[in-house]
Amino acid sequence: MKDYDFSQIENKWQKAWEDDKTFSRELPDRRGKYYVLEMFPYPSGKLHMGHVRNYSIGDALARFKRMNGFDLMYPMGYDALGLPAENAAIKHQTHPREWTESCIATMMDQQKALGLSYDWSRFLATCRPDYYRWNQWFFLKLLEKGQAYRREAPINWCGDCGTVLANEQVIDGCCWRCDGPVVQKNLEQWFLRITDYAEELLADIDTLTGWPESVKTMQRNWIGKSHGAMVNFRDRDTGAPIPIFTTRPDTLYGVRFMVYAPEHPDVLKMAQGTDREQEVRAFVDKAMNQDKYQRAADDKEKEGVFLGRYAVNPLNGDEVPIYTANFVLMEYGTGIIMAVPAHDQRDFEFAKKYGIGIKVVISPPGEQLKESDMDRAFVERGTLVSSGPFDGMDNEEAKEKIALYLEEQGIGSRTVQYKLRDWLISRQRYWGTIIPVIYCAKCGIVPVPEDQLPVTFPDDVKFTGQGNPLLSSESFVKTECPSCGGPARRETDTMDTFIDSSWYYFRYCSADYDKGMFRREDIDRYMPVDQYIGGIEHAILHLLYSRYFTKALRDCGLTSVSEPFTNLLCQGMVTHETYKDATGNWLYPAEIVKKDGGVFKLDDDSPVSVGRVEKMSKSKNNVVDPGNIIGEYGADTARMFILFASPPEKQLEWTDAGAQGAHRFLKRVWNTVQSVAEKLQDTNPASGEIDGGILRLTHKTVKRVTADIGERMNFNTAIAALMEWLNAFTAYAGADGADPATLRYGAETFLHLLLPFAPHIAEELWRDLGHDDMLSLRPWPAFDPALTLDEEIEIPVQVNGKIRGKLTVPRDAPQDGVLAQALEIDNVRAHTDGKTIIKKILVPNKIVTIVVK
RNA sequence: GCCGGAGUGGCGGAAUCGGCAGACGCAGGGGACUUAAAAUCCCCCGGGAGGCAACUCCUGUACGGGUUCAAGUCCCGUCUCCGGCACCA
Repeated sequence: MKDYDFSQIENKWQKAWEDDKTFSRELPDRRGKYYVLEMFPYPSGKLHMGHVRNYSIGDALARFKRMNGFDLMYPMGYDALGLPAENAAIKHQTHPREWTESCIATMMDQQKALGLSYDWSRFLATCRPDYYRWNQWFFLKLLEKGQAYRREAPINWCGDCGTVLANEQVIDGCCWRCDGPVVQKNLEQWFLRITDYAEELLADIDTLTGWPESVKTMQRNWIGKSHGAMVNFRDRDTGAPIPIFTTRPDTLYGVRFMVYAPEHPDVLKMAQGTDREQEVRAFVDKAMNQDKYQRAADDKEKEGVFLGRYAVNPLNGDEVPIYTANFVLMEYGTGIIMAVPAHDQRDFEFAKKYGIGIKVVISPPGEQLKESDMDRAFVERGTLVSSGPFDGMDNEEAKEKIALYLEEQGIGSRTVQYKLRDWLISRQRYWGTIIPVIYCAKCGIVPVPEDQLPVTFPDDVKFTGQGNPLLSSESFVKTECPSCGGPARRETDTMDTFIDSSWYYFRYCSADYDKGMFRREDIDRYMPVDQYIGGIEHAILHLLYSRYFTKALRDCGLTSVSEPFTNLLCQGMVTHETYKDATGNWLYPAEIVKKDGGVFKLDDDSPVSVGRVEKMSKSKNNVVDPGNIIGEYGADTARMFILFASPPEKQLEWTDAGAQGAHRFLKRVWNTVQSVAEKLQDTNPASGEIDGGILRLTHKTVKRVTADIGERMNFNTAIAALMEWLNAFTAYAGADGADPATLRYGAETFLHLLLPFAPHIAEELWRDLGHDDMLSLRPWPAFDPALTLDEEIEIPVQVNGKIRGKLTVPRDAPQDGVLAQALEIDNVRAHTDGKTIIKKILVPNKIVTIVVK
């Protein structure tokens, strides 16, 4: 018998699929489309286990759908613009393009070594002009529609690097790269008006029935809709309007002070000329220089200063002092709040600290709350007091009533606020899509004419790590105004790379098209994505931006799709035990050995301490390299283990023993099918009736595997079913008198079911059974429901809820007979004799229950 | 604090609609083959009690209650863990 030479087999079939164009061919007789998509990777040059898990899940589903006759879309590409390439350029003095392209090449090789059935003819890389050209084109469309705009906004600025930083790139108020101070700065930046879509993005979450609850909740929280009222307070002395947003109009009679965000442009103006001016200026300066993250820290003490001015409450004429304080955010609402210390914990703390009075306007029903007794704000439901005409009203009702009254009086209006901000897309970086506009002293902001797209990367730039490299290219920056022909300057900001990933799944549908972003008919054919698979870390960013882009594309008349991803699967992390040697150094799994119930270092046998199971990460060295695993066990084993060990959305702990278990299974498959192939050589063609036991087991297995992949995406139970089948079949095949027709039927059906998980070995064994077509393109086996049911059924018999015996009866046997038989069982008798039977229950083909007293 | 998810053998997990808890695999134990080892194959494997034994009984799905002939599954309450958000007025 041949050995299971996985390495030779896997190379052979990967090449065969490529030569045959097995997965990029148009297939006949399809029954509808299915689009499987994995989140495209950033080409770092090295595949990790998280990728392998992602692709193993997607490929198993894709192969299943292909065999089930679907017009399958299953593409792969690269999210190839971004900072790492630029940092590599600075470090190694290479061009980001070279670094990225070489990473793409190695990454693709590693993906091909996994035997994934992508249609590589749809390949895309976002760093290539044929892709980012359409980013630019669409940006201009958005600009035309007012969806893209430029405004001044506060951002994180690192003076040493001369660039903006994302919030997550600011660590303890310092730049993550140069450790220099980061300051808040107002800069002109490009934004996309995603807030225009806040309501639709929120409402449509309800239509995403195929998404995990957790992701939908995170998106809802992020959009952060709240109902409330705008109320117009006034400055007592100048009469200037002081608009505020509140969700608690029911507490309006309890307002004791007002607070402005320190960044609010009116703060300094208001303090001007009062005796507070110096104090206010000092406070604002301090607040402005503080890192936003620090200022919002949990344990941060509330601090503020009185502006020396007063506001008038439009509802009851109360005059209250105006403060500025660190806990009020400029970005939310109007940047000004009304403060009700009796009924808001933050306001309560602030009032206590600065000796401001408290006024109760809501009391628990039937009680009178006293200010002097309060040690915290009262925020529960209650009844209004000291609120003029609204006294005695339930506070929930008063929210609506008071808001209506404000509208009647023209001093406020009911309104809705969102936490969602417009999307800041400007980046002072090189390796991103260049924003296609030109600045002309005479004409202002002028879009680059469509026929001049794409605006490509200039190559005469220096990567110094200081500032935006694009600024160093004079040939790029200096240009002519497309409108008046005069001297002009190109935009040097590039787009956030999340733009690239917000529409790539549309592009796959028309990857070769050069007249537009995509062809309408291709989108109509394949969109939306039926199953999207990726990590939970994109729950907000990528998935929200993509939903926004999809709606924006629709509103530009380019598609009729409203939601991009029908079903979303968020795979769990890949984890591994951690190891430390005696001196506390992290060890790689490859550096240790487990023996005699202990764990030791491979090179010197010194003891190793085993730490927690944690997400695979370079910092703890607990990483297993997919390349090594494929070398040692093969891609089929790696895929098999990953899918078997855990359901896809749960955490997966990589264990070497588990991988060996998966490998053992494949070897058993190999040995069993090879022995069948040998037997069939002598006795072919097989004829005659198929063994009833194997026939029923096989139909049952087809049914289970079909549902486990197609309906539940529980690959682990599908594989368990295959293992059970193999255990039974191996026993049958090894016994005397195994029938050739049964052997052929069983082995051939099984290989179809195995293929989505372990495609190489399945193809090879299919060949060895004497076939010369591609198993990958064969139809999925059907099952006969009648044959998935056993003829005889074992039924447990309970007395008072405890099992006292079992009964083997034909399926659908008459109920009376079954009950009579059940009562005859010795052990059942032992528990019923001398007692009164008060109830007999028979669930057909399931269980018999007798209740006695 | 708020929101979401989860707690089942030594371990990963299964039980899909309220109907035999622990499928399948890993680890462990025993046996076969072998000069020996590896590989492979077979058997056992939640806890406790009784029996020579086939077997029988009790107990068990985080904890406390409840509904039901029957609960891992449904309801009420509690605890723990994981993830997200968090001064959003």
